[in-house]
Amino acid sequence: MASPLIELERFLPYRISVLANVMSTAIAAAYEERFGLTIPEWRVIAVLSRYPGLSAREVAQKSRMDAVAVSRAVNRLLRAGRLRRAIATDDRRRSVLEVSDAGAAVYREVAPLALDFERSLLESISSTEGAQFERLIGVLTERAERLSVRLRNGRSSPRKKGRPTQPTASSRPRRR
Amino acid sequence: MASPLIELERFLPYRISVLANVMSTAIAAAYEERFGLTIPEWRVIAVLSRYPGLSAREVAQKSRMDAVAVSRAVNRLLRAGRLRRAIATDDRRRSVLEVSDAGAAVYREVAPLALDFERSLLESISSTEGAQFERLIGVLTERAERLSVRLRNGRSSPRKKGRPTQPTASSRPRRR
DNA sequence: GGGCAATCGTTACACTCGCAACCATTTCCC
DNA sequence: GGGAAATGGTTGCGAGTGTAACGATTGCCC
Repeated sequence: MASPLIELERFLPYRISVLANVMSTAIAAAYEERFGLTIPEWRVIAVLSRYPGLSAREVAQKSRMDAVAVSRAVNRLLRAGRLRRAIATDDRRRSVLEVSDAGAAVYREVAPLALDFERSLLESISSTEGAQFERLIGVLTERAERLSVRLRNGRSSPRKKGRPTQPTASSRPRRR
Repeated sequence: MASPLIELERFLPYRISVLANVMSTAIAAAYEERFGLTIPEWRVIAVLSRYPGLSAREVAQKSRMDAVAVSRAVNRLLRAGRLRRAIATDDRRRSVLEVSDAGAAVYREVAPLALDFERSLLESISSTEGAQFERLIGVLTERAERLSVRLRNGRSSPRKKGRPTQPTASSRPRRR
């Protein structure tokens, strides 16, 4: 049987990854240089500007970030005086986060840049296409998530034995 | 003036980045575990299967990878016996790369998985939408690339002085 | 022909990232 | 009430990544 050839340049996941990379690099350039913000930091600020008072975990969920990434971003922002952190009185494990004035100032400068960028991007296509595109992103993301689980567990063939759903990462051979 | 609020969940670059992340994680799961392949290694194999004899630099261009990433991936693949490397006789700086039999075997196993994944993804939308989607990716990528350059140089206002195009990264404050 | 700039590839370094392990606190349940 | 399990958050660690610096080779040009 002839082995199918992948044309990387046409392979959908590859193209998406290139697009994502170009986009985030472009935007990051706009705030990284001027404010010393990393992408996770920027995401945290964006989420907390919109939803003040969230806990770290809630920020992680809203931004789809890893809890660790959030923790580190929050700590850097705190050190930089761009965030305030309190402890929830009803549950002293939870933190209550808010942007400080300095953080709000950063947001006021960066947000328009980001939105401008998005607007400029969308100018290259019609608004119908834009809506269509966003819809498809949603559909594909959802689909990819479902497939992801299936792939991790060993594709179409159901697991032969009752192995729990996750290969427990520790069993995965760590590289070199 | 009211500062515009970004709804991260709707922000296009963010959504693309999520999609890209979900996709590559899903596919990586399919070969990472079984073959100990990293994403860069897989890309190198894919490109060289399609275009045998390229140099490292050419692989980097075709796959949009960093030259360093290619160098490292190539070296790991060489150590694993999945690649052959010769030196171009006409230019002894250039390498001439080819997948070995072992590399080809990996490719024959992984490529169908990757293509299956792509197919499954596309099954969630109509073929018209798929074509549309791919076209839009192309348009947006190109656009983002152009905007990227503009952003790096300081937005709409043309540089006041004849500063060279790149802010020489070294001037960028290294974190901590 | 000889020096200088450009190019290919690698290495050093500083940083990021995510998982697992961990501590503190809270909830569950007997 | 008191231990076990769950949850929020942080830290340690192994590994990945990009930038800059580097050695080797080649091309340019006087």
